[in-house]
Parts: sequence; C-alpha cells; structure tokens
Amino acid sequence: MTQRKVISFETIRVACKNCTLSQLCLPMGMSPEDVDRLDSIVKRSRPLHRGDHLFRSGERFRSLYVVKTGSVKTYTPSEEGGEQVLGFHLPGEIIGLDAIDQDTHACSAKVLETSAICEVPFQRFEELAASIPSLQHSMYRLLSKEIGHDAEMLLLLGKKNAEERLAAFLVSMSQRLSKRGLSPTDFYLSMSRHEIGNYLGLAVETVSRLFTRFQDEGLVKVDRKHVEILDLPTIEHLAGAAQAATSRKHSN
Amino acid sequence: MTQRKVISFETIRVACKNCTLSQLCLPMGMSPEDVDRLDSIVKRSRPLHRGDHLFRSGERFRSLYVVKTGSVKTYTPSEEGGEQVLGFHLPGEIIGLDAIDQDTHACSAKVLETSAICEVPFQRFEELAASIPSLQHSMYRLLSKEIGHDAEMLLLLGKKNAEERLAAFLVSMSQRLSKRGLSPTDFYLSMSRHEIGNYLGLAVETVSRLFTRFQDEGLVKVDRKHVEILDLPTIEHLAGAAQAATSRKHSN
DNA sequence: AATCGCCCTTGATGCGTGTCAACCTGGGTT
DNA sequence: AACCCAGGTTGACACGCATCAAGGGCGATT
Repeated sequence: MTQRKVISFETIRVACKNCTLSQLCLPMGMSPEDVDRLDSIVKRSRPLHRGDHLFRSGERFRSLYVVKTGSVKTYTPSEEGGEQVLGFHLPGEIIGLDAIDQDTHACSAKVLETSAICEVPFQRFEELAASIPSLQHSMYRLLSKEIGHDAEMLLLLGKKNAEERLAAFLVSMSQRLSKRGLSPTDFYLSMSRHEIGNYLGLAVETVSRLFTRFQDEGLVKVDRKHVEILDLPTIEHLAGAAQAATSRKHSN
Repeated sequence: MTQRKVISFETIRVACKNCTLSQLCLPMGMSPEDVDRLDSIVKRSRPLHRGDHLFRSGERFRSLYVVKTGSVKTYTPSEEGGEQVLGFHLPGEIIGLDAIDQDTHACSAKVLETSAICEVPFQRFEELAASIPSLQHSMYRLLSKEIGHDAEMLLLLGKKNAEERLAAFLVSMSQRLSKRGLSPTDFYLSMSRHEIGNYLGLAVETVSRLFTRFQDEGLVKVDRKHVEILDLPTIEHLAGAAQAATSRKHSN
C-alpha cells in the first residue's frame, strides 16, 4: 500500500485557460474561445497516487494524458517483471502519443508520486483539431518534438558513456523543471536509482557510483532523492562533451 | 565524384494513385479524388545520386520527403566530420518529421544510392490534411509510428548487446523489404559497415566480426553488401532474446 | 594491366561498466 | 524500541566490446 497522504483537495477543476501549463501544453497559441472548446473535452480525475497506472501495455488506446502536477514514468514491461523505462514525464508533458498508430498502448504509464493528470479523449480531440488549425499544428509540433527528443536519446544511448549519460539526465531534469518555474538547481527525483539506471541503460551500481563521484567532485550535493546542482556549467559540459568525444570514436 | 551510372530514365512522373507504395505512404485509405489533391502538391525531381543531400542540419524546414526507390540515411553531423546515424530509410518511408517542431532540420539526409524521392511541401500538406480527415489521421499515425519505432531503438541501444543489435538490424531490414514486395532473405545493404556500426552504437570492427560469426554459424551468407539470410528464425530469436536477457539484468 | 585508396576483415590488448556480494541506511511496521 | 526490508552504496572481479594495429580485396582511375 502506498502512503495516501491526506491531501484534502477535491477533484481539481482548473480549466485549461487558467492552467499555468498552457504554454507548454496543447493550447499553445489558441484563441480563448478555442481553448474553451478544448477545455470541454478534457477530463480531470481525482489525484492519482504512486503506483497507479494511467494505462497498461496492450490496452486499447482511447486518450492522451497530460501531467498537470507530479510525475509519471512510461515503460515497456516484458515477461516476469523486467522492464525498459522509456521516459519520465513532468508537468506539461503528454503521454500516449506512441499509441495512436497501433490504436493500442505499447507501453505502460505508472504514476511516480501523487499527481494530477488531464485526460484527453483522442477521437474527440482529433475532431476538434481538424477545425482549429493552430491546435492541429500544435499537435504536429508535439509529435515532432517527441521524435526529436527520441533522437537525442538515441545519441545518448548509442554514443555516450556512463558519466555523460547521467550528466545529460541531470541537465534535462534541470531544464525541464526550470521551464515549469521550479528551481533548476534544487529538486527531488521522484524515481529510484534503479529506474534512472534502467532509463539510461546503466546498472544501478553505476548510477550510484556516479552520483557519489559527482558529489566528491563538487558538482552536486545529493541526499537520497534530493539533488542540489552546484556546478551546472561543468555538468552541461560533461553532458555535451559526447559530440566531441564520439566524433572521434565514430568518425567516417 | 560518385558513379553516375547512365540511368536513362527521365523525370519520373508516377502519380500517387499509380504508386506501388500508396499503401505504405501518405495516401493510406484515401478516396481517389483526395489522392489526386495530394498528388497535385507533391513534387518529383530527377533521380538523386549517392552522396546527394535532401537537406542538411540547420536548414529551414519546408518539405517532407518520401523515398520512392533507393535509400537514404539521416544523421546528425557534429563538428569535424563526426556523425550519429539516426536511421536508414527505404521506399515508402518519410523523412523530415522531426523538423516540424523547430521549423528547422536538426539532422541531415543523404542519399545512399541512386534514388527517386517525392517532396511534399509541408505547409500545403498541412492545409490539405485539415480538409481530409483520413489524411490527417494518416499523418498522426505516421508520426506516432515514428515515435514507436524510436522507442524500439531505445530499447535496442539501452539493453541489447552487440549480437542482438545486429540481429535486430537484419530482421528489421528483412521485414521492411518484404513489405515492399522484395525478398526478405536476399538483399543488398546500401550502407557501409561503418554506417551500420554508427547506427547500432557499435564499432566497425564489431559489426564485421559479427557478420563473420553469423556466417560461420550458418545464419547468413555475406558477400560484401550482399546478404542472404539462411536461418531467419534463429536470427529473429537472437534479436528478440533481449527481452528475456535484459529483464534479468535490469529487473526491478 | 598496374596502381591507388577505401572499405572491410582479423588479431592483440586494455578499459569501462556489468555482475556478484556484502553492508549500510532510513522509513514503516509490530 | 526493536525489527524488517527495500533501496542505496561500496568493493572486487570478470567480460564484452572499443581501441590499436596490420593486412587483404575490390572498384575506380590512368
């Protein structure tokens, strides 16, 4: 059983137009009337708790999900408990885009901490997008952005070493959190070391050692899930050094 | 200079409706009239040759490209000649989807062999898609499929060993070629060992050794770029074994 | 037909990181 | 307060694959 903290807020009814994430989320650059139309199809459920699933691999695809608060991980489960973590999703990020093609979820989505999630029924959304050019364009851009992000991960997994991977992970967290108005240098990781390692293609032990090393080198201060970034420029340099390092290894 | 074989076919004017790839390409499930409308915005240039670029990283995004015949590789160039190969694209596959978001190409696309390419100006395409629901849906599916494919690659690069990667590569080529009506067990690789290695996150030498080993084990017959697959089931098994193998390594 | 150069192959060696094992720590339970 | 246990850390070791180095073969050019 997970800790059901007594969070006494009821079903959260923040409309898209009042949502602080509207610049990150679907309604980018839409007129107020169109935002209302979008708002009318979005479902908002009670907050979900650690371990709850938005959907599971194999289920029929019906809706996209947008993280409003909290965090979610997506992963492809394989037989007997093994899994491949595909990503961690922060507020404003959209989940389920990969399921449109097959009309079936190929991955599962599990909530990492108490989170508020918007559900967007895809069929109604698609109809709406057809009549709102800017929404349609937003959707294309979102899908495209996801592809671009995946390409970065391909590079990370294909060419970067362990140190570069963890540095890139920290930089990514920092950037995404700061876009959401949170501190870029002081944050809590809602996922376990194991999940980080799985995501980055590293063993847990390697992740742990790297956190220790980064701390010894004065780059970060780590206390369990609490991370303070002390020297972001150096970490960014470590993360980006891959281009130079790899171009030597894998040059033509 | 590349070998400009005297291929004496002029500008190829095969309309979408006559194209053998229409089941793989954009016009999936569209009415004949709508296919004509799509056809009217598609540009078809003279065949391109090995080494030609469809676009380069940093250029303004204007069009999507569809491979009609031949093959194309996409890659992110880094300073001084190094590169990360993102993918190899066969007939019916669409290139440039990652550029929609930023409105700028983040990767370059280079033709691997004499190829015919359709160019689809994106702005006009987007307008058209807004008025043809099935085309819009096709586009969502295509973008979504790309995301799903990238997720597979993430798993490959994150969790599979060298043998599993090359096996997966061969299986992928086999499947994609057979969908296009070509032999699933006998084909030519238009890319170099170096490019395969770069794509799979392996050194050239490792790729070479694996080809030799697969041949010694009777799984394939390799002669330079010509590959004959002798034991597809075993190769598929090697490629898929990752789920079982990795779930042990990276289990929760 | 001889030469050049690129791509590929093959062998020897070393490093990075996975694996195995033990221990530590903090949070939750009884 | 003592216990338990999952998650995390640390150390020792092994192995897969990158790296370095050398040689071979085919295609292109002359």
